[in-house]
Amino acid sequence: MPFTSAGSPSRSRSRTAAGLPAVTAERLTCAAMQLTIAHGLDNWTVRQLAAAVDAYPAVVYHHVGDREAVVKAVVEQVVAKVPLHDADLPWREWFSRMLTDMRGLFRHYPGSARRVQSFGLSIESSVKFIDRGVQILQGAGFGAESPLVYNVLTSTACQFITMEDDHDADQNARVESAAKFGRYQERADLPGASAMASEASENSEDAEQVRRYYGEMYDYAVSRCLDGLAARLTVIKANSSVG
Amino acid sequence: MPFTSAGSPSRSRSRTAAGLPAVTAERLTCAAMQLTIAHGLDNWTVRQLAAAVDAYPAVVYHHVGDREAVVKAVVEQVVAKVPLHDADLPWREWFSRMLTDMRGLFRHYPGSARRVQSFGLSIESSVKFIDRGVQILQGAGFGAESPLVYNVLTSTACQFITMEDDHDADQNARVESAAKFGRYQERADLPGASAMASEASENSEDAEQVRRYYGEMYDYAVSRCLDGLAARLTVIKANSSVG
DNA sequence: ACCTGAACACCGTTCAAGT
DNA sequence: ACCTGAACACCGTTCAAGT
Repeated sequence: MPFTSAGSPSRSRSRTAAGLPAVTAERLTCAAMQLTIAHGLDNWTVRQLAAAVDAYPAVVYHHVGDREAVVKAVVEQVVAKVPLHDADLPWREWFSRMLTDMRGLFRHYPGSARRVQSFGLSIESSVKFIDRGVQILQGAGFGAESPLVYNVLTSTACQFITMEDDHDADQNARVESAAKFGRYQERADLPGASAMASEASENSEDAEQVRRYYGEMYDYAVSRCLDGLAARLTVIKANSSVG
Repeated sequence: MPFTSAGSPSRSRSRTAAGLPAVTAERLTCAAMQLTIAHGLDNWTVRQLAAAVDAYPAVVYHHVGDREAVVKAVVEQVVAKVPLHDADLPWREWFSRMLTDMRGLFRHYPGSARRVQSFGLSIESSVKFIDRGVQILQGAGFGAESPLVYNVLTSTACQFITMEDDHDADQNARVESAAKFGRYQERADLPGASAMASEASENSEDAEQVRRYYGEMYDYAVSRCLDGLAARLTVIKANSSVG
């Protein structure tokens, strides 16, 4: 039962009588975003969300819909926070900036990167990014491959962000796993596994180190993806000048 | 209560008296793999698994452990099925083959790609791939970057497979989403979004088309990643010959 | 229209008791 | 050691009833 946390322990059955603000979709979405920052998009319950606005679970369904609808509303708001950069930046620079911004934001709302990827086109706030991004790629010479290139870039980014989210979701499992794999460091008969184990153990010493390693990995992956696309672009241009 | 599906509706309290084979960890893991093929790793319950071997839920805990332990056992088996290619293949060819094999296999056990990525080093069956893969990258000249390169390649592959898994998890949502976004096709004021919408609508006509599109996207993403790494390799080699 | 309060049909997990 | 049968503490969701 709600209303117990308030200073005046009202026993009234109505919110207004208890001096509580009316529940709205906006207030619920906002509370859901706070819960997401604290626990991640997959780790709060409808009951927690209701309690956060001093209401019963059923009011969530009345104002927003089922859990999935709330999640979608949160993702919509998170994507809307990403800055839209200048259309006349070079394609590489434009995407490099967007993907860096995405990491900063999505990491603040754990689980959102995964949803952005799986909801895909149905997120209204992402239309402006799709539109400008695809236009920039077309302008750069990617032609008919532009939508595909856009998808590959954003998907790659979202995956590595999701990896980080998953990481700190069960940190206990990680520590144990790193310790277990750590024994491969001394296996001279498995030099490849040994090299991997050393890298893993070096980069799991403390939380700060782990964070830095994931950041490096993100930048490396995004850079290689951009390099590969740049190489592809020269092939496309060579073909079109021939044909 | 189990034992009701058998031909002889035994009311005995013991499995042996009912003529049922003893429950073992192997039988449970095997049943879990079948359930995973049918419903995906996240869409079966411990109770379903128990029922599949005509047992009570508690016996799962007795023989394997909690749900997560069963999932880990399944992933271990799935990874073990991936063929390990020849160590003297060129690095690009070796990874290209492995990642193609991974897609074929992991897609057959929906949800496994996501776990492979998040379990990371703690999967014993993947040690042999890590060892050989890292050695091949070292041999190719990637030096100290080899473990990172291995991670970037396998992570990229697992992500795109996870994307496909997520896709057919809620196909209804996809069809609706594609239809909704389809309206952007006629938006001449948003040429980039329009191009993306056309691509999406073309490739969501039927299940076969969708499957093919995801396959193309996978190959494209993996190829660009490999291209980007090849470009990086020439930079590393140039630096080392200078230093 | 908005909220209450309880219920429904699940879940993963635990545990004393049986054999 | 292995299995039974029931229970515990949750979940998301629904719904008649109140105001």
